[in-house]
Amino acid sequence: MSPSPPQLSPKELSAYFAFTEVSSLLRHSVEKQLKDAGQLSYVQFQLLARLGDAPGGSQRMTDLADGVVYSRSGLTYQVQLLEQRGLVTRAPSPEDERSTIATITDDGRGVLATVFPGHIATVKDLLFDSLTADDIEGLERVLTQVSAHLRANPPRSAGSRKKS
Amino acid sequence: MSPSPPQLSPKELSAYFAFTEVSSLLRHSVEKQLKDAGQLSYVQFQLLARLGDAPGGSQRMTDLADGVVYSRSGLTYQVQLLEQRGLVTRAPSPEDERSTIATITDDGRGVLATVFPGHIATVKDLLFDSLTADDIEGLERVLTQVSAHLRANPPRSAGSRKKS
DNA sequence: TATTGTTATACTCTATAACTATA
DNA sequence: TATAGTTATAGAGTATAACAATA
Repeated sequence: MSPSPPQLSPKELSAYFAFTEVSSLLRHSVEKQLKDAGQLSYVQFQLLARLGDAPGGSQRMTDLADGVVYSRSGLTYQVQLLEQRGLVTRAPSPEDERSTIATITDDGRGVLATVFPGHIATVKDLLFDSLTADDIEGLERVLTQVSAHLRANPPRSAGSRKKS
Repeated sequence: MSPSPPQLSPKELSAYFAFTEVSSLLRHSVEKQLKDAGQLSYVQFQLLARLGDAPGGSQRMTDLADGVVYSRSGLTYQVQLLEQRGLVTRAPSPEDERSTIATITDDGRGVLATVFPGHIATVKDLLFDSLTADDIEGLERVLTQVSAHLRANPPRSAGSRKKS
């Protein structure tokens, strides 16, 4: 289980600390903005945004769950909340009756439109304001690569069904 | 309240998406590791790590709360859990009787030592494994700058106590 | 009066396991 | 049998407001 403890270089350590700090503060501010502007939790916003981008404003529950890295019960819960507010509808898939298709409503798009400008402004202010165009390009390149790396190496023991 | 909605360039948008994705997946994996290896929540780990680094292994509650971006009640809750497990002690400050000083115990350092290698390994695997030394250096520089920017511009309405 | 910290409380979120139904 | 989703439940975490004690 613990062969030989790897180390982080000073740069890596510093980068990691900075990353966690930026992540935490940015998340905090974004959540506050979403709640203030549209009564949305971060997850709900992500779900609406994904549905808004999807063709027809629809996606299968499972696909939604994959995108947001959620347990399916958690997704059901959040989508229920959105449905109660009339921002989303649910219906069984015509192709596969086991599947549920979630679809964003006009009201849902309305909330999204209400929330979006402030969301963008927050991100721009907090994340990009102090950076040059080159910095941003580099950040984009590196983070995209890490993201791909993470998607390629999903957490080994995280989603395991049975095991022990 | 909505003067002129700013926009994100394609690069910025892509960087932001990648950032949130990396942040979410990394956090997920780290939390799982900390829980598996030492029964620690992420916040508890942060608290122990800060105390472990602090001179004498001690810090005031308020200073701890500042570092972790927490409500003070939330901090009290987490420190209570750590104290119940004997990983931390609390005592009133000699200088200012209003203050409480939290101090990490030997057991606390033990848990920290148990958890640390796996924590480092997780971060290295997930965050740095796919990057070159130059990438890491650039990432460190940019994120450190953003972090400083965020610290300089604290969320306006977030932590305000008394207000008007 | 202002600051430090705790408590009481209420709420949100999340995951696990059991369950239904379709394939 | 395997997959998609829901439900029931239980627990962890968080914030707000009221409170006590000290400065």
